[in-house]
Amino acid sequence: MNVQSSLIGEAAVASKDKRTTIFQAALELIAEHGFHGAPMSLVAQRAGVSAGIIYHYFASKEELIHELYRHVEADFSRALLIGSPQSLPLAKAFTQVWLNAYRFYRTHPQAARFLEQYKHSPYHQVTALPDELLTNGDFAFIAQLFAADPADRPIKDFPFDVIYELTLGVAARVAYHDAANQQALDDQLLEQIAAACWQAIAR
Amino acid sequence: MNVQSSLIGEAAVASKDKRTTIFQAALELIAEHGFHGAPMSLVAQRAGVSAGIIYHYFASKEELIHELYRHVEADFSRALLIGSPQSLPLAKAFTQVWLNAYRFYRTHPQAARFLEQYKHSPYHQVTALPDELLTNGDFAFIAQLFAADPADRPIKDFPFDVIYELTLGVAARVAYHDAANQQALDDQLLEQIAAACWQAIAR
Amino acid sequence: MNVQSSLIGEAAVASKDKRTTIFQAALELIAEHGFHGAPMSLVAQRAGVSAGIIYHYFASKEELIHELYRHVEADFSRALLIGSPQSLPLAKAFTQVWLNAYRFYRTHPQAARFLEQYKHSPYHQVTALPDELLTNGDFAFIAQLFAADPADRPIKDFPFDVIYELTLGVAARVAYHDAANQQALDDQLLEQIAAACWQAIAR
Amino acid sequence: MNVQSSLIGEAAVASKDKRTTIFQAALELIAEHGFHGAPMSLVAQRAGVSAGIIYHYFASKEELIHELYRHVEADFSRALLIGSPQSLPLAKAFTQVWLNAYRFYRTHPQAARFLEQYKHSPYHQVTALPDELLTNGDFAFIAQLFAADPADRPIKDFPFDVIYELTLGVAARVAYHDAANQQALDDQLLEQIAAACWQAIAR
DNA sequence: CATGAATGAGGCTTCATTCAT
DNA sequence: CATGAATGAAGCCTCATTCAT
Repeated sequence: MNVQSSLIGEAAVASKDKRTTIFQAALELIAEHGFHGAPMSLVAQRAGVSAGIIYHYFASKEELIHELYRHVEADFSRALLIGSPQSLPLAKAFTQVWLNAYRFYRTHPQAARFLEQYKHSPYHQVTALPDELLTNGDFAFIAQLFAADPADRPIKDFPFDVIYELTLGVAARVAYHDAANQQALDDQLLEQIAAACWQAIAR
Repeated sequence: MNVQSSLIGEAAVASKDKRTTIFQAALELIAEHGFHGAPMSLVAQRAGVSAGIIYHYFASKEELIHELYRHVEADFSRALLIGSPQSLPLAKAFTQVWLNAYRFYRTHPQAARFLEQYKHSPYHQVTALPDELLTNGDFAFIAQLFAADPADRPIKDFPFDVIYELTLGVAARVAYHDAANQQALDDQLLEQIAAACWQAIAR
Repeated sequence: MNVQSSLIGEAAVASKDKRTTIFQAALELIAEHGFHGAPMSLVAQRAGVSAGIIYHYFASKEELIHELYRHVEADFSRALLIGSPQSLPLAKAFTQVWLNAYRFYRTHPQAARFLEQYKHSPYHQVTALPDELLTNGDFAFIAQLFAADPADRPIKDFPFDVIYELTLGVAARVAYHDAANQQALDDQLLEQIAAACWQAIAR
Repeated sequence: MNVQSSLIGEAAVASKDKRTTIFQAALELIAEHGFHGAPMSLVAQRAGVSAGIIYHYFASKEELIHELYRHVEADFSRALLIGSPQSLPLAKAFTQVWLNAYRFYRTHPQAARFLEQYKHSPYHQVTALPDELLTNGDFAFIAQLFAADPADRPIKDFPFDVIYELTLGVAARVAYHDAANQQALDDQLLEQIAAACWQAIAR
């Protein structure tokens, strides 16, 4: 799995793709000061480019934000696959993915803040992206949980949203709080929480 | 329990407290269009007052938003006590509170959208209010769950944040999605989800 | 000479004339923060009255300022007559009036600041009051200096404005600076400066 | 001596530095209508620029005013050196500088009104610039008057402020009045007044 | 591709003044 | 006389976006 192209957690290098540099600057500013506190001029300044050039890469501020969201979401999705859960037995795969989710949010607090901010803002209404976890081929091992006849699933017959909130949603939110409070839970506790989530959805 | 004084879900009556009218207008606009899409002039217009008078009641837009948050949070806290869970056995109390949380978010989508937006915005960093559930006397029946020696608790020894996200957090988020998708889960399913949450935290 | 009605240098007493209380509040605020920094609401607050009542006494803020000017100017004029210079020989009278001017400005810095601010502001253009020193009967001893045939005057044949600036103007301005710098010149030096002014205009 | 770069008294030329154009517009409006009567929108309009661009050159209205003051003060200082008083004998130099001061104020009434308005406003308190006449190298011929042992000075041992008010202060104020009254004193009278000032300070 | 000065609509806030109580 | 809530025009400033260079 390739994470080279990810902007997150890597210092913005001048020689790098200018789009990426702009993404990074926008991410930082929005995460820290909100959409309102991230004027295009500041984004440009922090990215080390002129204000005008941003409009060469993005049609508008709104577009920049939407694309940044897709970019960060893709990073997140990719991070979920760390450790190749596709090839693990179900229970282990679950724990692996859950920990991946937690760790991504915990070690990328700016991405986490941005994602949550975006999802709860009016920006989100507009686009309504299809759910990555159910459409991306890499997540077939997850999608098939829901494809089977409800009676045969290893998990409860809850709507997808509910399953999500009981599992990765919890991982993300706990990590979000931990990042905000600058604390980190130890691995043992994390695995216990992951197990609790599994208990919640396991049939 | 008296919820008469709550602004949420009640039509703004002209004769009512002007502060409340302004709160209502701000809530609607922010829920629907975000902080940025709720200029003070529009808030005033929708509240049926002049722009200037808002500053008689609130020092600034920021202050208005902070106070609105406290106001809505108080509504939420009050709603959690519907059905007097304080006087129920633990398991029943849990379900009652969980359903209260779900229903508040589900039937007050504007409050829900506002709360989530606020909590994930830079506004939230500033104030860091003490947690209502652990400080308000009405919630003593919850707080005592955490006061006991971890080994004696009926719930797992997880940090408060984790317990919260596994329970009321899930209720709120599921309701949030349901409201967004204009769908409602039936009571039987809701109780199953509440039970799943209880499974997750029960020792 | 009666200085009882002067607002300057006396604490604003509640029982006193409300007009005077308002004058005092306006004087303080304008002296310290300028016209722009003295909103009517603040004037009212400092005077301990309601904002509305000011309009019972003054038609507008502009009117209040103009009347305050006349009020303070009258105080200044009255102060010039301390020590009854009318009944002194010319040279002594000159020194006395000069010192009176200096002392008024030096001991009433708020009045001084207000007067200078007013005189150099656009407010001043509007009214163009007749010069107190040439029309008020008490200053006949000064006016007659200019009434005589130029050749017979004890002072040079300069326009009134020039004479004023060479004498009381200097006193006022030096006092203004001294007040700003929180310094005071000793009496001996003051008399030397007064003498220098006299030298400048004496024939 | 070069006064080409001075903005005062020259028509604002479109091609000129935009800062200068803005200065000119602000000077006119403030001189005529006061700080309060010179809204940024009007300044922009008169300067023929958009309102926003002013903030590209000046951080705020306050900053614009402070910088305008420094600008006009510099013009004034430069004007004092017309006729190279540095190279004249003391008495002649005095008259020359005195006349320069008078003429600057008399022929630049807007600059004069602005300077006096600024000096007597709360704006002035903030900055307290060092005195140009004592620090600028071009005025060494003046500064040295005060450097010598008081007993050896050709002028009386008065504080600098006092000397200033007895001389250039008088020139400025007389010119200020003359401009307001739209009158001009003839050269002979001006020299007599300058001489009177010299008499006042000469030992 | 790149710059950054320039635009101008629009946002937040203030404040002189009015008026119902 | 007195209050102070209410109005709304107007002021300062920001910022997404454009465009000449």
